[in-house]
Amino acid sequence: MPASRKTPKLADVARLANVSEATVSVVINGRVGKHARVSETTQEKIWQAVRELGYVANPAAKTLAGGSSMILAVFTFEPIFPIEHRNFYYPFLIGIEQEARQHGYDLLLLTSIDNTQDGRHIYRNGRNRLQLVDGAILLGAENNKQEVLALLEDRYPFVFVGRRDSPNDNISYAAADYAEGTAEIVDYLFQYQHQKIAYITSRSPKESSIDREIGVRRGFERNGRGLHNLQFWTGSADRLTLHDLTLLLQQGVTAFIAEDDLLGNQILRLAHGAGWQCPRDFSLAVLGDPLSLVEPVQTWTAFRIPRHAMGREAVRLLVQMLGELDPNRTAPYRTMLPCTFVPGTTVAYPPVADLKSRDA
Amino acid sequence: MPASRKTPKLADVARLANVSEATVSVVINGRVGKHARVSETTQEKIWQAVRELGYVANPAAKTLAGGSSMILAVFTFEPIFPIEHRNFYYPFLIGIEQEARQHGYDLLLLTSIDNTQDGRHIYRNGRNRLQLVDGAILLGAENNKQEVLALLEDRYPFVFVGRRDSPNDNISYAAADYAEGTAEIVDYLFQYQHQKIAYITSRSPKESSIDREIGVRRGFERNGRGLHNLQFWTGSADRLTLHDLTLLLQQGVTAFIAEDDLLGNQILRLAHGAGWQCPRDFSLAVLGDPLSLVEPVQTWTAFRIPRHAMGREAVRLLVQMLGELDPNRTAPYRTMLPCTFVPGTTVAYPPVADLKSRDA
DNA sequence: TATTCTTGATAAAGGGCTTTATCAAATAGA
DNA sequence: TCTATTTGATAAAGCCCTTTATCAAGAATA
Repeated sequence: MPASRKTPKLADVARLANVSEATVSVVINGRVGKHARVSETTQEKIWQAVRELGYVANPAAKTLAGGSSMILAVFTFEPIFPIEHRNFYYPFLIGIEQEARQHGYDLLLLTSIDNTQDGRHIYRNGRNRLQLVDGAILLGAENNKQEVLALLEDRYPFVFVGRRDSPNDNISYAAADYAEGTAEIVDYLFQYQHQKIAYITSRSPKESSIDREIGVRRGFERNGRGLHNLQFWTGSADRLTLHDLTLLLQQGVTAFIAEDDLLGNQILRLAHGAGWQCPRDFSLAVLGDPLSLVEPVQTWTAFRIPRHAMGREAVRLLVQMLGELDPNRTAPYRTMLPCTFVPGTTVAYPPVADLKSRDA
Repeated sequence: MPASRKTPKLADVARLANVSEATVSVVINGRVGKHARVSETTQEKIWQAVRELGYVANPAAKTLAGGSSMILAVFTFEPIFPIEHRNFYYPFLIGIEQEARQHGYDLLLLTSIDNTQDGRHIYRNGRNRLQLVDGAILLGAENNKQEVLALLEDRYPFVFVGRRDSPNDNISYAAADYAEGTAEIVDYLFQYQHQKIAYITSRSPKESSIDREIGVRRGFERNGRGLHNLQFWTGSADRLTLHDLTLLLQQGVTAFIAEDDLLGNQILRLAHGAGWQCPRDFSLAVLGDPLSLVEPVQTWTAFRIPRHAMGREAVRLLVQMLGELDPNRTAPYRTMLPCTFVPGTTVAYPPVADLKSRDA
């Protein structure tokens, strides 16, 4: 920052106030009584000088010297940074931004896009992009386990948005309770007299997928239904065929649970092609908010992911972590937020034929 | 960043490669031949060491020592940071983000929200938030002239999104040509046989408002119409009454040009209350994209602001500025982007009665 | 062979801040 | 009155990197 009239520095304040730089630093950072003792009089003199010069600390220097930069990084492993309408990750960001601002933090947006060949993400162009900030919020599904573990080992302060497993189970996160949200969907289907249910899932190794499957099973268990009433179909949306659906229906399935809206939409599309209507001919529930940008035709019976709250909570946890006195604490910071059930219009009682056949 | 295995630093690389820190710095930053000469052999040795240690430069130190941080700040004077659906400023951000990433820059989001009482914005909590970054993109209408001038004087590199006046006319910007966009709207209204037109404007001192008025006048001039055919109504949307509109219509006005959609919507609301229909009873055009979050009932006859392109262009200009060799250049960096005319559905030929009265 | 360029590399001086260890003076305790 | 403690403040080292000025050695020129 080339300046005509040079920006005042700590030394200038010290000179004007007739004290040492150390004292100024202590006072300005509210470390009086911790690093050193400073009389009221001196403190007032210093603030006076600060005001007079319009002194502003250089954040780079602060950071370098081990102070805080009052900046949090938001790191997303998604290929496209969610600054995009209707993007699934967008509401998280809003929450993150709001909470960060409330705590006086600015946000450094980092994306994992990387045109170097080394495949590292957090590190880019030979520069650790996190060294500049006080801590990081990690967001997105495609996480690079290796890098995250490296951060953990470095005791770098970060919080995930969404549950994340790790060998020592020591990752901090603000997560949504997908399992319970899912179980409630199952409850609902049972209330609507569905007996046989098919779970259409990608069965990816991601935590979000694992939790949903846990929820499905939990739903069956707590309603006292045997797992023989639960059919699985595993694969990605483009692999799902009408034949698959027909087969499931023939086995007595009257309701589908789709892991996400991509699968849900595919079910709907196939069914529509065959002249079936939802929820007249079959019921359908979706586990969570839409990932796709397609405006849904019907309102899914689904649960809402508290994305906004998750973003806020993640920042809250991070700030708490940064303010924590004990540098030896190993316990992760965590919050589990509930999902909200949405009745929607895609679930109804099974077709009479099915009810009859059940009674028979 | 407390680390178990300390992050390697420049000195470590130097030691491993058996050269001085200075040499490493020169090589890593591609300053060979500029600051010093280094043989191919040595360079290779250094890169080897860098790879082996996984060295990553500390951005804070780089910044402090006068290097570049590869971070751009996005500063908005708006009270709410545009991370929000359907926000007027949102598309700008998308463009900014895309272009920044293309150039390898990360983004620091700064907002003008300020809970200290001193009323300063770029400076907050006794910390100049811009000292950390290489340059800044300024966005938003409520700019603080004083601060911007201070930046200019400091020769701090920044680019505005949108045209900005300054005493020496030396502010860099990527702007949209509102004047021409507006003039085209006027052309269009004349094509539709409107004779008397009312311009409903806030007449704020903002550049965007000034340019639109210039455009209105230009439209009249280049169509050879006298300004006595141009009526003005000045004020904010909540001050506009049905009486005002009636008066204008009585004076022979058949088309309104609203400076923004807030005014446009108010016109529509009032008219609707009186049983008038648009464009049957009167025509209406709006100068630019909607500021409000209200979904419009009709598609305005309007022009589109190339918000996305403006964002990108602003970053392009900033990057260019940063790469500029000549530190003494005083000429601002500027681009003027065209707006796109949108026919919409709110303009038609004037009511027959009016055409007749004109002929009479 | 003596002199001038080049080439290749370095020492050292910052850049602006934080923090630890240290100290003098003032106060309290005996 | 003399020592022990508390109070108020500082010197100096360090954070990690960039850049300028300087230099030794080898190559080219005379």
